[in-house]
Amino acid sequence: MHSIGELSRRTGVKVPTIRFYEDKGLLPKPHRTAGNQRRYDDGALNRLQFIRHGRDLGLPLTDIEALLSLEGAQGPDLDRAHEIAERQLIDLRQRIVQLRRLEVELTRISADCDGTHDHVCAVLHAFGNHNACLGSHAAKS
Amino acid sequence: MHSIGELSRRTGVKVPTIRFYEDKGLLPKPHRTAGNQRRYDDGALNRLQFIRHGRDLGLPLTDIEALLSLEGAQGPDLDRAHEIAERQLIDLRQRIVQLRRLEVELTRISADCDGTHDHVCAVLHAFGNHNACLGSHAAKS
DNA sequence: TGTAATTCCTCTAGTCACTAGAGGTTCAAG
DNA sequence: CTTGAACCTCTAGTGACTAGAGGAATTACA
Repeated sequence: MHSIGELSRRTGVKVPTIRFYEDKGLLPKPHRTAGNQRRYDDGALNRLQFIRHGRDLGLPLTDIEALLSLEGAQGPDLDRAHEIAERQLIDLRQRIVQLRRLEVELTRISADCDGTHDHVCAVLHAFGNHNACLGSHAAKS
Repeated sequence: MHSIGELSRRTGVKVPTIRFYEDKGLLPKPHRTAGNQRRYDDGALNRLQFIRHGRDLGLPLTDIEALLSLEGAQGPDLDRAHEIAERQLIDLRQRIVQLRRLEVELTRISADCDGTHDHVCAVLHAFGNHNACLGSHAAKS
């Protein structure tokens, strides 16, 4: 049986966050001591590790909840787990592409103004002038 | 003079978001018609474009506000603008590295389970087992 | 000029995933 | 048995919006 602090130390999830997950129903309500403190078994530890891992991978809590509900699932239900993982992967790749475009632009903006300060600063100018973008990010939902 | 809807169409910033920016002090309070509707001049349009651009680049509103306050700045004040751009660039690069690591792992997780469904699904398994991570993301603040 | 559709107004509350703080109780070590 | 760390509940705040209610103004067209 572990205290909430021990769970926190073992998983890297902060104490208030563990309570938050309990509130949200992602973690089952644990046993309590006579003095009303939470005591967790190893099952809870695993479950929390699962949540942590999913969060690290960028999954929203709703997806994690869905995956959690598939524990021990067989056959077609497993497809849902795949679907979540695949969807997440697609998202991730898009985010990377997007960020790399922005990196190019930020680099340009920053470099344009190194050295002399005589002219209007490129940073301020570039931010104001959307047309000057190299990678066009003008059309975004 | 432009209505709020026109501003929205021209910048791609949603109408409620424009009002939100006004509330936050990022956009000055515009003139109003006799019927209390907002009317913007081209200055506001430019300013909103600046904000939009900054947001697209991932800047938080506080940074954008700082940049906005540097409009027309000279000499050393410009360094602050650079500093913001550079800091943002560093952040951005870290995020990209992080995401690429996760991409590797998600790809692995997803691929491990394609085909047969006889075994315990790799997605569920992998999420539960942090130790199996290739790119270690165990230590995160 | 009338009317109908569209756009606009303010306001409150909700989203996501936490985080911070107040004010108080329980536990473990010495 | 005392002290200090860890725990408890609860409320409110964060960032950057988004949604919806309920109503007023504007615009287009007949």
